Amino acid sequence: MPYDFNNVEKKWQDNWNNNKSFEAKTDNSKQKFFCLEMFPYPSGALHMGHIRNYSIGDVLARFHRKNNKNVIYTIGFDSFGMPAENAAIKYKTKPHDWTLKNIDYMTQQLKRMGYSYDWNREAITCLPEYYKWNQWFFLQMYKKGLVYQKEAPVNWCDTCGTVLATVTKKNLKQWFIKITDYAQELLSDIDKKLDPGWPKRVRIMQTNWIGRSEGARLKFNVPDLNYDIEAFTTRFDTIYGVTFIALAPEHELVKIMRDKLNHDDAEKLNEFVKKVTSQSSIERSDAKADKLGFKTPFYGIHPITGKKIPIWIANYILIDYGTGAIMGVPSGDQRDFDFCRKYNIPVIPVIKPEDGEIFDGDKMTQAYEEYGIVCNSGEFDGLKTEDAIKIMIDWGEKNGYCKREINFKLRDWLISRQRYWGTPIPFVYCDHCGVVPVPEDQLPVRLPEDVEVKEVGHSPLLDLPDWLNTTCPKCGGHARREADTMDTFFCSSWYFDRYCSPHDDKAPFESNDVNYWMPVDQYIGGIEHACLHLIYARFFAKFLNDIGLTNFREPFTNLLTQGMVIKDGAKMSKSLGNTVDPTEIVNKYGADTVRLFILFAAPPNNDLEWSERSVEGANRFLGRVWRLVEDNLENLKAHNKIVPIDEIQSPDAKEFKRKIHDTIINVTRDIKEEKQFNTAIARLMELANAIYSFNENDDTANNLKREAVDVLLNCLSPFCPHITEELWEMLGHEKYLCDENWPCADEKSLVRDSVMIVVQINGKVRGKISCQANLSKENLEAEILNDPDVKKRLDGKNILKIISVPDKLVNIVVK
RNA sequence: GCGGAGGUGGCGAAAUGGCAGACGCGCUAGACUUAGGAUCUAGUGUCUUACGGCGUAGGGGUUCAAGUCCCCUCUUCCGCACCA
Repeated sequence: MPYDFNNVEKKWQDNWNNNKSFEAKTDNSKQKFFCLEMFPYPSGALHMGHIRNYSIGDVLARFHRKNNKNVIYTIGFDSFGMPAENAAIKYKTKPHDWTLKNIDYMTQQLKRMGYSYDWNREAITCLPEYYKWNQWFFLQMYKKGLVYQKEAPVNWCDTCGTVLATVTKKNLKQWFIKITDYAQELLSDIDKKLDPGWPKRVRIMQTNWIGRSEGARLKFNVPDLNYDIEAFTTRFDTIYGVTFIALAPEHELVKIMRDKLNHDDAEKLNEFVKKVTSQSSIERSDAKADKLGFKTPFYGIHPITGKKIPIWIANYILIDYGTGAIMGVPSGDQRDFDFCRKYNIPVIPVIKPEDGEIFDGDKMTQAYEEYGIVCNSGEFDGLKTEDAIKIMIDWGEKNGYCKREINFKLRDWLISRQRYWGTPIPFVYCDHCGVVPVPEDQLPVRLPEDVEVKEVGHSPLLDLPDWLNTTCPKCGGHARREADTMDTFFCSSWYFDRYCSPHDDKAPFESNDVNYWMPVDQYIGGIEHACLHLIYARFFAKFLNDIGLTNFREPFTNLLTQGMVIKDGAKMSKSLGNTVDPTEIVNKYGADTVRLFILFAAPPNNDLEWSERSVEGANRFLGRVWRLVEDNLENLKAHNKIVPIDEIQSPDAKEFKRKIHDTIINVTRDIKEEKQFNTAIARLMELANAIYSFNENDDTANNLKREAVDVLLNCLSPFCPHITEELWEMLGHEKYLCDENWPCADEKSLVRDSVMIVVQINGKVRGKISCQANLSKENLEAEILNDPDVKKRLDGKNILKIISVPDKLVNIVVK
């Protein structure tokens, strides 16, 4: 009978389910393994990227279960977010209904793949049981002083009055979390705790994202305005080279200056600021873009020389880095240099190359940004840059000119979304008391589900007076709910903790459970989350530890970032129209085939080129495995004795036995250490080939074949769990294969008594000679030199040197 | 520009400094077949009739031995990119 994957796969999915094969239970006496995949957004259907991600995870979960680990492995849905609102408009439905329908469908798809999830632990973030705890965490952060409100720009569409990725910017009061309080630890732990469990690439991306730089903060007094401009610099050693001060157009001093100007000048300034701030962030942050400046009539006093330094406003100064103002040193900074040449601002060289002359400020064609020797800087002349930075800041601090400071690129976490489909932020605005947190016993602040999302306009929450109007928890007077909802990264920052105690209704989770299961032993997902999600989740872990809920500060010990699924040279995506629907392929070939293909075609880190031809190849292999058992079933069933290696006479049979155990070693290493599933599968194909071509037929041989088939099925089962269970059962095993221990290699069977020695002459392969194994170097050399072929080749030549690697190779150097 | 990862047959890919191309796809030939897009067998880097030579982006180096280590160049992909 050919392999009927439809019935077989369904049968085993039911069996596992009825048997509760994959249920995880907290048990402190067992070693745990937390296998986690980035949970999907319920966009409608699974795509191949999901299939790849989850097939990798399932192999690891099943493998570790077989190796006596207490495995927790489950899934959920990251189910808040904008697409649900867009879909609600498009399909005239409600985000809630659309989302739950998609979750239903995708759940069916996941089950059809045979992933060994503990479905009891599923977490769905858009349900109040889950998002209640988002609100609770937010309040805990508020209590710790980590939550604040601040005006911040959003992209505002004037015509439709909604937040969109176009048109103008508008300032709104928004909620932030002070993730920057954790910047240093987030950075330090990258080296301390994530190396080597995380890919170097991700560690570097996070390091850059956090962007630490050391320097000093200094002040320029502006006498006319009675104001101190603060600036941050990493090159305090170039302080004598300052020829201008530049402010970001958004700097608060700009408004102060404008108010001091006459009408015409104020207009000009306004015009400039308007022009520059209306540039898109892409335009403004392009290093090649034109630098635009506006010279104000004001000046600041150089803290050391006392000189008057003109103040400019410039588009290349960013308000949200450092202080939003810089000391301009054109001789040492290319950006400042470009700016000065454009606006004829003088250039004073303050660093010269170690073996060069002092530059001529008027003739320099570019800034000198390298380290060198300090010049034109009074008493500091002659210092090397590396020393000067330290010495000059020390001196500056002592004399009150500057203060050491460390700056990060990492920004605080903007939580507010002017959107409906998200976790309501648990605050109210009271007419008397101001901004008031919702008391914890009143959580969750429920998101109304029965709402219509309209194409134009603001969040539908603003149209629900019953929801919006409430009473102040403090004074009982009238209050209005915060209508902003939370960034969905909030949901995804702790869902894995929830997996550990999914049904807790008294707390987000039980510390006992979380402390047992966490941290995650293996996290698997796409590289696109390298910075945001993975940094937010790390921050959350540190915060939860700070408030005493957990005993760990990093959530993910090991991270695997799988490559994209490619078709026709481009990432599979709806917009490119090059997607392949997993359901179609599963219907055609079965889940085991799809899993096998996707794991075999490339190592997990590489991009994977979709090829239906190769899918057929995977399917063909499973057919071979099926027939291997079915065509020999009676014979295999009748021979289930393990024959020890020393009872085997025939060399071929010995070699076959060795192959079986060699396979166990290699497959185990490939899965466990290398996570190279493609090579693990290749080994299993080799074993299958070896079984087919082993054509001895006595009792020993038949017992060996049975041993080989058992190993093959067991080792293949994490990849292709259904077909292997079925064949396992056909062979008469009573226990489910998923509960069976991973096979253990027999050391004695691995030993060879003869080995092929590669013979090289002057480094070129000139032959292979079979020798007894474990010969000493001397004996090996003697053996090889005695070989007639070798003798012939060496005839008349002078042997200069012999290199021998026991059991492997002999290289004879001759002249 | 800075940083990172790559470049191996027709293709996806293998190779603790020790036989380059395991395994698979494709292709060629054959077998079995009414049939073959099933299955099985054999072959498949390249030049050469052969012996053998040449081959891991290119060039140099270290070594008895280099895809692997070192230096330079080219190239592809990814991340960051006015971060003071």
